[in-house]
This record gives sequence, structure tokens and C-alpha cells, in this order.
Amino acid sequence: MNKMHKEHTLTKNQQIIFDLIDKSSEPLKAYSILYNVQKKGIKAPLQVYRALDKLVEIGKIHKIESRNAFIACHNSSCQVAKATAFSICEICEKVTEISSAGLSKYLANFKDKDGMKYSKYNLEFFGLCKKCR
Amino acid sequence: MNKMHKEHTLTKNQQIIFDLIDKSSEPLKAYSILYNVQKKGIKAPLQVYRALDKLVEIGKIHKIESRNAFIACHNSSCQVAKATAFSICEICEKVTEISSAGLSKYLANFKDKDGMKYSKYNLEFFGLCKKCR
DNA sequence: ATATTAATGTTATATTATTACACAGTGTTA
DNA sequence: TAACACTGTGTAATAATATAACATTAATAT
Repeated sequence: MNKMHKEHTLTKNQQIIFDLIDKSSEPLKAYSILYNVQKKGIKAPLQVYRALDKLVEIGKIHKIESRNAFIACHNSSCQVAKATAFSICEICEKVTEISSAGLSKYLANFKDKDGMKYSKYNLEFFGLCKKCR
Repeated sequence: MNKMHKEHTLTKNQQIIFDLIDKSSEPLKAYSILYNVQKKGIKAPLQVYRALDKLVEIGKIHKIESRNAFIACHNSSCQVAKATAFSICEICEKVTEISSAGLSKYLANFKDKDGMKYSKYNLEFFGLCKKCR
């Protein structure tokens, strides 16, 4: 194994849960994940939440806060869950990760009037997707 | 016709709960609100959630999604909970509503590459406040 | 090897939020 | 003045989301 390129090798539980989320076309909720992985030996909520926490921490998945649900990261530019933006359709609940250099740059450089410096942000846009419009 | 901000007369439960949140220096959680208003006759979670839902809907309070907590709106420019932005200190958990014309304008005009039009957004910045830095 | 850190397994419990149903007040319609 | 729609209330029960506590095992570093 080449260790110079630091890659997070997922553990068994993390891999099982990541695979499920990654294959899903929609955000998954923790207990829905639990039901889906019980046949693979993951029996308790805590096993799911621990894997989710770790996956979020290393940026493989993101949590959609307004929906308490998780999606895989498909945006190579969002490093380690530090800066996330999503669009959410209020009818069909389709969630898409937004990948916009302009937006990232604007938000990364944003400073409020107290001069507070931000290490992280999460932005959720709501509206109607093309199909639902 | 220029429709002015409609004045909502709060009902008894809504007023009790709004007053509590409005006086608070920090975001309040639903069950913490419940414990605090039980002496005023509000006994059940649902009574709290119903008032919270309405207060959010009319823009008197906002929900901090990442914290499941509620704060009063102190930003006259954020009409009816459509466009909200907050800064959250990851140490002391102080939450401040951000009121920046530039930011509002940028986000209100943001269009993603699918041309999705957004009716609403919520942005949460995380970092360290002045005191905790 | 052994110390240390990270992950696991398990039970129990805490926290957050909604469903379902009965009823009361208000204003509008007819 | 009823019939209706609409909004809010009260209450009990339950669903959905998340964490605490503790014992154990696996992986990594020195």
C-alpha cells in the first residue's frame, strides 16, 4: 500500500453504508439506511450514526440539514465537508449538490461586519426543479 | 399593488412562545421552550411545534437547521423566512443572523447551471466568534 | 511487544417531531 | 341562521432522530 497518497480506507461498516448512499439517487435517512443494511450485519442505530459521522468528517458524504438525510459527495472541489451547497426541490425533494466556482469563492471570502472568519459553511437553496416547475 | 408586510396578530400560544424566544440571547430548542412555558399552560410538544411552525412561516423566528433550534428574527430585510443567513460559533454556539445586502443580493440572484430558480435559501456559516478565537 | 488510537457490538435511553382525534372561535356564504 | 371553511386549541399516543455508557476488538505507531 502506498501511504504517500493519503487515502481514507473505509472500514467494513463505513464501506457498506457509503456504498448504499453512493448508489442511491436520493438522500437517505439514518434509519432507512439501518433497515437496508441489517442483512449485512449492522443491527443498531449507533453503528449507522458512527459510520455516518466518519463519512461526513472525511467528506465522502454530506448531511442535508433541513432533511436529516445524507448524500454522497460528487463534487471533487468540496474538500472535507467544509463548504457545501445544495439545491432542494420542494415538491419532489430531489437534492443536487451545487458546484459553482463563483459561489464557492464568494462564500469562502465572505466576512461579516464583526470580522468573523468562517471555517465552514452550508447553504441550502429551495425551489422547484425543472420537472416540477 | 405594493403589498406591505402583513401584520400578523399572534394568538395566545404564539405570543407566549415568541416572547420567550425573543427575550433569549441564544437559540432555543423546542423542548426547552416547552419546559419554560408549562407554567403558562402550554403542556404538550405539539402546542409548541404548532406555534413554532406558524412563527417560522410568518418570519418572526428562524430555525437554525444544524442545531434544531429557533431564534427571533432581528433582520427587517429578511421577508418571511425566505432568505436567511447565520453565523455559528462552534465553541460557544453563539448564533448571529447575518444581514448583508451584498450577500442577499448575490444569493437571490444566484442561478445554478440547470437554470433552477430558487424561492428560498438558508445559509449557515461556522467558525469561531471574537471571544472564542 | 506494548501503548495508543480507532472502530465495533450491544443495551438502553434521550431528544426531536408527528399522527390522530375531538372541539372551539371566527368570518363568510347563502 | 344554518352551513361551511378555516384556523387554532387540547390531549394522548407514537414515530423518527440521535446519543450515552460500557465492554471488547482491530489497527497503527513507536
